[in-house]
Amino acid sequence: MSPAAPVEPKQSLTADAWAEAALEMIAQSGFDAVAVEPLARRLGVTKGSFYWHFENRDALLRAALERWERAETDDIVARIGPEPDPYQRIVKLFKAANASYRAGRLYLAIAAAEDKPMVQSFVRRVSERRMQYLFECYRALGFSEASAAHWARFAYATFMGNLQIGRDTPELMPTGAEFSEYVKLMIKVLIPREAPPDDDGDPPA
Amino acid sequence: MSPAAPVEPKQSLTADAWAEAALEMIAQSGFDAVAVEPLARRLGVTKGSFYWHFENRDALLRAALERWERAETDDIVARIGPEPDPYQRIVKLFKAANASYRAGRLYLAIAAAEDKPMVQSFVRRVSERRMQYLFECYRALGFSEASAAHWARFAYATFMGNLQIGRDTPELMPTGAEFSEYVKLMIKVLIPREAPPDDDGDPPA
DNA sequence: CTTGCCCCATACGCAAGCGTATGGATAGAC
DNA sequence: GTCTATCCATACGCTTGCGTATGGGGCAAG
Repeated sequence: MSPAAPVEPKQSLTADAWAEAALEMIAQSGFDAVAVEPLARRLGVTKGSFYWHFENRDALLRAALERWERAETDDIVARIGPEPDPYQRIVKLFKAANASYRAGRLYLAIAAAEDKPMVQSFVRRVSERRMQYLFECYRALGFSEASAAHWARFAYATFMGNLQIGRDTPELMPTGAEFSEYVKLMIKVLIPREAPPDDDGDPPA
Repeated sequence: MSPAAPVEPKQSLTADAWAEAALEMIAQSGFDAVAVEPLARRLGVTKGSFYWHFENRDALLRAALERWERAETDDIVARIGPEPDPYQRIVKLFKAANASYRAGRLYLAIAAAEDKPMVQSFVRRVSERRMQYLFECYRALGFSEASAAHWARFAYATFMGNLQIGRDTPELMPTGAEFSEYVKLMIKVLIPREAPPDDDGDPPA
């Protein structure tokens, strides 16, 4: 009931500040929790401010989703862009995935609202882009197209599942050294350096 | 806007019918979409009926979650209960996980509402139970405690991630023979029959 | 100092949903 | 046939949030 600490309204608000606040709300309380008046209270202003910056609630959600997509796209290159070795690219991607807790919550919360048509396209683009990146990594490792697609999907599913576990049952996700072991195991299994013997993943070299 | 086809109100409604309708709504439109009056319209009755069967909206959600937990618990034993081979237990679990589309949507939708304190405990129990089951499977395969915990988490994460992918980007999830190949790959990788060489998963025998 | 623009507060009408109060209908008990 | 319990409809007040209308304060230009 107590509306936390309303931030200082110091300067004039920007549309980006509203979008960022919307993303924060999504990460905390889910997509449907994004409401104009509660957000205004959080920002220390009233609706009057909001409806000057935005046409309506949908416009805010669109802006927030665009901001999110941009941030996600920037991250995927900024964090592991200048890495030539495809193996290390996957490793870095894996560690980055478990690094930002907020980013994970954001994805899960936004993806959970995929029934809204507007959300769907954003989630699709972000997911496809990430899996495409993984696909190219496996291709660079020498995997065939079909095999790389399977392994990319596999690895991405594991990313997503770890996010889910970390959110829903954090006590089942280890910390410290044990977590490092866990990550090492997944990396070792999900990035086969030697050729699988027969029917599956193609021999890289 | 058109409220679909209101079902025939034929007989008297039961509390279970309301709970089931709530679960259906959760699977379709998310946890927050469970509202008394829309549900009543769907069932071809009015609020008067609801508030005879339930104290309030929270009671309905609680009943729905209990029904869900019970169904999930029944499934995990009913589908793969009488299977002696732990390897085949994991295989069956894997295939069952990708079998029921609705069950997957339900889990994701409920888990996405983990900010509500009531939901959290249900999701935790269901998740812990499933991972515990996997843990015991890996133990039965000869894995050490630490190793089985890692592999169980790994496998469960992959389950969850595949659910997520199937919901968010279904076009990236193959069908038919290619899907079978994909499942076969994951099973092969996630259930190592031979001992990993050195530092990780313990030799089963 | 006045003018204009940017940013926001206030006040209003409207819709949806929760919970309550109360009455009606139906069916079995007797 | 009356009575009672079960199940539901109707009507009401209340709250929350959306969107609009309108005005006001601050600030720079002139």
